[in-house]
Amino acid sequence: MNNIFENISFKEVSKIMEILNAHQVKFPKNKNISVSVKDVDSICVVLKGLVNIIKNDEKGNFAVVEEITDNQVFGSTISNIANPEYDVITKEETTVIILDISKILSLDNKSNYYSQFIKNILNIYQDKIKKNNERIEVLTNKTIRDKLLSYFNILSSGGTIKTIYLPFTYSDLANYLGVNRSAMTRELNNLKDEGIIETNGRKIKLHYYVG
Amino acid sequence: MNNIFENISFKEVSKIMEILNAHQVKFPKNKNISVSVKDVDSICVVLKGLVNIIKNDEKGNFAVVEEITDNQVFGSTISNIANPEYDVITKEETTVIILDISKILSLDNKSNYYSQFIKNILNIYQDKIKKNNERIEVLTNKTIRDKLLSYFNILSSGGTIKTIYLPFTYSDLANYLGVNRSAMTRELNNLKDEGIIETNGRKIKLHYYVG
DNA sequence: TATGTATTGTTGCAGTTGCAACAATTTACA
DNA sequence: TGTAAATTGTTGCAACTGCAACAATACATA
Repeated sequence: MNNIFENISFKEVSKIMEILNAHQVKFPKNKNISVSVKDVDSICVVLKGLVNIIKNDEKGNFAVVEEITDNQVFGSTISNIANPEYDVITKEETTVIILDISKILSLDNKSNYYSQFIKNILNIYQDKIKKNNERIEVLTNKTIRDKLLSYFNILSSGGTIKTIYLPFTYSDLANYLGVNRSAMTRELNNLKDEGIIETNGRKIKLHYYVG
Repeated sequence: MNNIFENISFKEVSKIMEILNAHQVKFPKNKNISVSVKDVDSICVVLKGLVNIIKNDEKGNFAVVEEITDNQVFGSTISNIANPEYDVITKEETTVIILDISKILSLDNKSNYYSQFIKNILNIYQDKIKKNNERIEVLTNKTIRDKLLSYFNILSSGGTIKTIYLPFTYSDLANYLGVNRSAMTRELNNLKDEGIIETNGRKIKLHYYVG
């Protein structure tokens, strides 16, 4: 769902691509694609794959600021990636569409595909805003414990589901939460010892009532 | 800038309002407007004023998850506000436009105003994404000191400007950073003692080179 | 399947932070 | 203008967390 070309015919896709000065590029895994995507007016939509936006500091540490996967969006228009301390790295083989969103007014608004394309873009943007809001909510918690539980709540979509599956590694989870990995492991162990959760690899059972 | 009706005539605005089932409402200060804005498909654009989205927990604590001001957007489509543990509170007298974004496909895409309206909505969304990304970047820092410096960097828009003005109170800053207020004050004092910053009310001089 | 690579587990310690409680100051508005 | 409310300042203490360092597994791929 929320594919950028959802319900648009192949022929119309070509037309849109041309007008928005768009190109589709496939990058290999673990490639720094910063230079390819930092055009001022462009946005990039990941068709398939996984991209991380990394911020490096002067001490050599780094933080994963964004993780972008299928049908999600990134780009200079909405991120800081034009700044040299940021890197954009593929974590899998990744296909990206790069397009000049400022040209959207050049599309023929009398055509049939136009409304649908707009709708698709709006959906992608809304999805991005929602995911960002979720992450902000998680990050706003003051302790690692509360960050974890808040994140688990969101994963269990609010209350009924009692078993969740982490969508990424525990290392990545620590990055997502903005905490030290080993401190997070320690806190997960506390939660287990207190019988609040039960883990089996990336499967986590929640033994508490949420919401 | 980025006004939702930028470059659209009064007459056309009326038409858009009608088709998107939109209404403009003015709320007084400090009013809980949750019930007015939690319609499933609606988005709300703040024309003028200030709205906070608050998350309450079972212990009676709360966190400011979002702050929405002029020409910014919120709503069930992109936030968690339909959930009962959230409150939407005006912090000033606030005028909001509530519209059903899912009806956007019903607009006459052959009209003149259509492209412009789309452009305006996209700009508002992009701005929201950008601001969210900035906050996430700040929140990802592990220490209060790094959160503060990261935030100051963003406020100084990257390096040349050396004096910044906080756009809100220090209490609100602590909320924005997701840290304890008195711990933040302590860290600000450390930064002052070390000559890294100098403060005068909400005016802050940065005595270090950024970027 | 073997082997290098990535992830996870664990721990001590020092430094950081949340919390509570209260005083001082500023701001809002009746 | 006077008074209540909000914001800011300050501190001790307990708890939490980052960090470093290393061991143990799990995973990927030649």
